Amino acid sequence: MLDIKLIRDDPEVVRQALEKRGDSAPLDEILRLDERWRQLLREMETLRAERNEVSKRLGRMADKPPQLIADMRRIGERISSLEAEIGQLGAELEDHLLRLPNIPAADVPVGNDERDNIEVRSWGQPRHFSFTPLPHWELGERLGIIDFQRGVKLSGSRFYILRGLGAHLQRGLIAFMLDLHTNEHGYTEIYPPFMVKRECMVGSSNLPKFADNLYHDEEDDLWFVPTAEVPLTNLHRDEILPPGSLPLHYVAYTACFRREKMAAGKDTRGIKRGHQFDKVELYKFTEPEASDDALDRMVKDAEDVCRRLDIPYRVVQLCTGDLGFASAKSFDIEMWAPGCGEWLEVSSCSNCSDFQARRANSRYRPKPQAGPRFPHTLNGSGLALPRVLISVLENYQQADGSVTVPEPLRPYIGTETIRAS
RNA sequence: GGAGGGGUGGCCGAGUGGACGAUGGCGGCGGUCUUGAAAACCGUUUUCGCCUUUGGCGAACGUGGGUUCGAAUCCCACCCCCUCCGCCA
Repeated sequence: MLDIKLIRDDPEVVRQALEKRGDSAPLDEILRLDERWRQLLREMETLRAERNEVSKRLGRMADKPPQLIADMRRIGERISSLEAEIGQLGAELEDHLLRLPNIPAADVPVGNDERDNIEVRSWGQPRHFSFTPLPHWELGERLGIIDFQRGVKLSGSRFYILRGLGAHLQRGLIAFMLDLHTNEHGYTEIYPPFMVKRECMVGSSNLPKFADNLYHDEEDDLWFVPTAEVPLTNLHRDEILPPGSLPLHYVAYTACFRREKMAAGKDTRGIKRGHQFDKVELYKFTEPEASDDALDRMVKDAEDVCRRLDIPYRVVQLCTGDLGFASAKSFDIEMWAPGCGEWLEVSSCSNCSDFQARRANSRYRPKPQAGPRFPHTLNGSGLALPRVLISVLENYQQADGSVTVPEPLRPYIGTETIRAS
């Protein structure tokens, strides 16, 4: 959420930010609502002050003048009706504010869509194959480790089943990444709920605007997390972190649930885009001044996974038009998948500045006695599982149809080779 | 899910209609004393919003409604925690 004071004082900044994103919002309507809201608030508070003053006097009087009480009753009625109107305006205003995206950082390249993103670096050489590398859906079926048909039988399209060493490989990858980030990169592991309350979704900014991509339990109003970013953003909601708390570095494994109802038929082949997938997520709370460096560090932590697995990748900076709703600045990491011939997005690392912290009302105290401030929050995949699984299978496939297990995963899998069973 | 008890400031804990943003204690911060520290003593210590901003006013005692000139205090609903019972990985 943006600071209403910024919109009041400098609406032009917000207007330009929206334009750079290729987005729009009813800023004039917001300003009008805000003006009216404040006007009524002033009126109501004046009346309340009067009532408080008179009530105090009445309390001290032995004989309470009926005329005064009658006057106060009328003021009370006026206050009630103002309260109702202010509440209504406030709710409208808040709804608008919650639908306003974050302002892109000054150094984000301006552009319309993913075609304007900028590759900032790449690592590794695509492997040369003496045969035609297979896409993972063929590899997976031949090896008996991915079962598409039964996945669909159980849950419908965009669901699959991992079997035997396929399931084991995914589990090993999760453990490998968690160990790497906790032992070597200084993150604290969190195991959060996979279902959260509505206000958590508002805090992370999935609600109110993106409800149609979420699974929702009607009976208890619980929402299935589309990413661990949601519970992690809300870990310190309504808290004021004491001096010296920052930075906080968290890593969490969760399953992720997304409706993906747009683009039915797109990316349906294989396991690239499902309704349920696993992900290891990195998350940071930092002081505002430190968030830029923290983002670079986070991208490197995610890259480290690719390097250790020895899979070629590239890092892409998102242009203003391709930035996520909450993000001020983002980098994607894409792994090369030679079987399907694609760069697969395995991570998206974002600096959300104080956007989510304000929504979740997470604050910190810079020094003892100092007033509270909003920290910056950052999130990034470290990494998203099904796509890393794809890359491992496709990059490590052999001429005989087997797949070699990458060196660092062997302790987790207990075997060097995956063969058809 | 059933029965009973309870939710007050960073923590403990008073307060059952009016001077209570809230006694007291602990913790924190500042000071006096001391070579230094401890003890003792003194002071200070929530957050948000609005405004004509060295200041003024409003709001918040789990949450939301209600009664009242006036609610931490009375009424209603809901949520959460504790104890016992039931169920269960």
